[in-house]
Amino acid sequence: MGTTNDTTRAKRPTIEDVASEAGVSVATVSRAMRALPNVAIATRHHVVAVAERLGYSADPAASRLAAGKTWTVTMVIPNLSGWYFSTVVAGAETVCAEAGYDVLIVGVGSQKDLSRILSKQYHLERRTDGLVAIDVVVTPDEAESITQRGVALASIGNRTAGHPSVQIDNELVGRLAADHLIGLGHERFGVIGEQNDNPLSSDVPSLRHRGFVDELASHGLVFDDDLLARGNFGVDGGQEAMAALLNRHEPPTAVFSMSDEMAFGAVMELNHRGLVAGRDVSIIGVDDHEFARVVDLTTIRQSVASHGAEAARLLIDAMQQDEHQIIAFDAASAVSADAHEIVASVELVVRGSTGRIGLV
Amino acid sequence: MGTTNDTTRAKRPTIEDVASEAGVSVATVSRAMRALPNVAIATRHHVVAVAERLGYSADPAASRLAAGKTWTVTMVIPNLSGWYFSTVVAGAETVCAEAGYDVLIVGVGSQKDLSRILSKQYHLERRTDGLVAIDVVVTPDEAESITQRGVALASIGNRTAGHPSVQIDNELVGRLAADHLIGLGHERFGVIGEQNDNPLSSDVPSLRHRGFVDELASHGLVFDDDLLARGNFGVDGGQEAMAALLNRHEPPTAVFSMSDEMAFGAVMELNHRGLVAGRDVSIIGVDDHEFARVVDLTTIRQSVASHGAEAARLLIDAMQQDEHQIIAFDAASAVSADAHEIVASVELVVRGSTGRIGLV
DNA sequence: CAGCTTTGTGTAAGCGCTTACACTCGCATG
DNA sequence: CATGCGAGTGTAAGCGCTTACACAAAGCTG
Repeated sequence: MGTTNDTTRAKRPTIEDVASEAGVSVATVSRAMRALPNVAIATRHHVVAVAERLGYSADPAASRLAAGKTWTVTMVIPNLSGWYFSTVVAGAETVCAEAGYDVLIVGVGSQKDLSRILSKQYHLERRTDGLVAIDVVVTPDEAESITQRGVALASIGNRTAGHPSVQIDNELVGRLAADHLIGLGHERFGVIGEQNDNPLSSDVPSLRHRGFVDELASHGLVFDDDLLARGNFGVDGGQEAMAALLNRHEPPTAVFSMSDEMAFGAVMELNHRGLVAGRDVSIIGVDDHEFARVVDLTTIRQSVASHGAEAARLLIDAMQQDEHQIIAFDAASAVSADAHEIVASVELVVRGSTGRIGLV
Repeated sequence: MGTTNDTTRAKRPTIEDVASEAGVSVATVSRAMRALPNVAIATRHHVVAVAERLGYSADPAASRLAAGKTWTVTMVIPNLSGWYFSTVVAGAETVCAEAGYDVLIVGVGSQKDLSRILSKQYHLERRTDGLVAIDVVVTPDEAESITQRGVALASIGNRTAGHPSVQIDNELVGRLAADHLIGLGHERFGVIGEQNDNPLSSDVPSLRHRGFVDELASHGLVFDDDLLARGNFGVDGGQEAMAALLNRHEPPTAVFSMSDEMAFGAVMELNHRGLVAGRDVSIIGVDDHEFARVVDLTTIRQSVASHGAEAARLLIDAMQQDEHQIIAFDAASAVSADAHEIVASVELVVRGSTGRIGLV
């Protein structure tokens, strides 16, 4: 029995409620709510007003099913708790939310995770309209499969051919670092880089390294390969790498750390040994991490949050273009060819962790 | 007029394809795929095998519409780029993903954002099965509205009456800090706390403060209210607050900073003035932030990532209970009364930023 | 062995939207 | 003034699932 049930969940108004209340058909409501053309302005105003009064808005699940568009963007993230990633995501989330997209996050700890996400089983195209891949390598095959399924893609930190991306000039980063240290009179350099055993990682480390070495070369200096130390990304890795460098016969007087986080570890190691960064050994990082100031770390700044925001913007543009494309059948011009690839600027920030050699 | 269109997106198999291929009805496929009872084991195996072969899985939009369950968890976050928040989210995301839930994030910079999310217009209940509120105050009214709409809620860092939550004993935090500093012989204390102008923020700061003061009192010591300095959360705020404290007639010899991030700023300020933390002034923070080690900061540790994971777990349990509840109509016992409220442990981590008074 | 459960399966009615197509005007066209 | 056309609206067929209900077959009961 129980025709009357107190604990019944409040019934939300449906499009039909609005239609009958407004005295129009559901089709008109649907059109009016989305501001489609071919609805008289007066009608639209009226429908919207009624909808507002009733507290109506379209059920996302229903419109997704009917229209195929999910109004969702998915961020693919190797390590959400890292400063870099969370900052990027924060930047992107704001833009997406403003544009009316929900933001889904999915952590990919390994290549396996990534392929699971991209697999057909996951129904990617039914879940999301676009993907933001943050510091993840998407193979051409994967990219092709993504496109094929009608999902847009934008990358941050890596480029994916034919898709929009935001990245920095990593060779330039290396060159800037080298230049700064050379200018301070250093001649014996160490490099702290990320271990290459991360299958998700790209060639960013090698690009930075190359830029660094090239710049040395152009100043007639040689990089001693023995002074390349690798560690896991993060403070620990940096610390260990620095320890390794300091244990060499002839330790470097200046060290280029490929990330601020690793540089922090390097500075720690210095301190543990009673050495002072900027006096005994110069250290330069990359990122301008939120805490670089705290540690007084010289670094190459990139504005991570805006990378996220820009990538989101590019992605949203791409998704809108996809929609138009369906209509504009004559837009034969290679659409993906004009994929925007933004190379964001970087900037040297000099602080106390680098200093002129022989200051002591 | 192409009957054959090469660029047609690959057609995904539907439940009907699987049904006919497997020689059963769609209902059976639906049941088999979800491992519902009342399906012969042999049938289930067969259907699953066929589905796998065809690369089929249920379209999320369609099942959401039909079943009402979204398999989505939404994380409500004031500031995603902060270490605390991103760490919590990372912990929760893992658990949610394992349980088969998509994770949506929504940033709430203000109370207004929050109410927009919770408003009926947003169709919360059609978007998500559960909410994880991270360091956000959810009013009883809001909580009621959430429940009413069939959405589960779990809080982190604050409790919401009648809903599961994970938090720490903030008074205990204050007492531990006081205890440690008292043990080192200090008698003149400063406190660095968060500004109270954040409408989203809770009474966490005042609890920590109270615990601190109480502990002093129980040792016969009085807290001088003049030595409470507030700043915005973060490094800057901590730095400014520390500056304010040091500019007093009689600066404190020991400072309790309510977060590590603020403590970092405090340490910076000390360094700028040529002072050394742990020698000239002792500083203790809260969190055991990833970089507390780098700065050699004494702190009260909380394991933030596991807070996220536990909250996710509680939320998922609650959501499953909700489902059963629909069936078990006789489960009249107050369900929300047994809402788990986890009080997670904290732990003093002694490092170099605190030291015995008069060491100099 | 009639009668009643159980167990396993199928049929079909939604879920709440979007959109192709049909239709009705009012108005410019020849 | 017949004709055509575009603007505005309505009708109804899906979108791809879930699930109430019906039903057949098989296993119990006394």
